Amino acid sequence: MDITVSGKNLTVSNIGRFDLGFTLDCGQCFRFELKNGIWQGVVGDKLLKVAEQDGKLTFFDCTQEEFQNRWRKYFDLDRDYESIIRILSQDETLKAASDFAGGIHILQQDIWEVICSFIISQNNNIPRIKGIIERLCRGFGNKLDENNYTFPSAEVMANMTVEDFAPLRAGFRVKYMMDAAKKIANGEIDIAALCEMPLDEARNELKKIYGVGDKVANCILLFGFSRMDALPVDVWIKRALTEFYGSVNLPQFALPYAGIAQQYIFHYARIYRKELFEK
DNA sequence: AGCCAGGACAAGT
DNA sequence: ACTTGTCATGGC
Repeated sequence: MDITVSGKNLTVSNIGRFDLGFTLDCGQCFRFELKNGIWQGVVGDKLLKVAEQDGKLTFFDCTQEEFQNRWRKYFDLDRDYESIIRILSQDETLKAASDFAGGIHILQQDIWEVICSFIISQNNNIPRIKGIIERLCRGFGNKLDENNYTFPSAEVMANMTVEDFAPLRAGFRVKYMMDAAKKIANGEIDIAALCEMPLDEARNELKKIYGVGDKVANCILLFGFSRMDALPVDVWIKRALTEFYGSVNLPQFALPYAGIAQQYIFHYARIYRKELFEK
């Protein structure tokens, strides 16, 4: 990884297999948008502006220190995806999927934001998920500038009333968010402790939140806790796996990286096997 | 104009 | 253990 600073911007090259657009637009995060070739979104308490060109990443308005402390981790740039792809490419399906979507990295997002976002995601579509999250942040997050607000903390959300939630238009998910905020804020579910638990145990803890089932729990584990062996199974993946493997199971060799394999297959199938998703 | 969305839950077999 | 209706709301 090579880093060069020019003016207020910072450029990173030699980062191995990485695709910024795929990574930010693959359904694992909901707060980025592409404007004039620049991806822009709030991460933590910062507005991030980043672009990719010729295999290099340019971070706008970014110091060396900020890149090292935040974005290097956020984009998971220190994980050896080449090796993972090598392991996954042991069969035809996963090789094709990896060839196409192997540039996707699993972001290291804020865990509370992931919990709340994937609760909102259930039985919902991406544009509306983004709208609800946008209204949540604008209404209850901290203002960075006219158009950008932080994601409200679990503590803040634990003090919100049903009337506070009403303008978000989140429907039946409100009671789920309220329970999640309460259990995280009061420590009933201890995020630090979950990091140390075996996968099944951590999943069962997360499912104590009203409205969190297997699929959402696995999304939280994969996208929030960087548990690459967590496998979120939705209707699309179910169809794709059944088509490719005859059942809703990945081959043995892929299990340690089931979550990554799932992301690759999802995007591969969505583009190249569209007929699987048409009824 | 409906249909259905990267689900979860509860109540029925 | 599987199947089904229900839940709010609004993109498309």
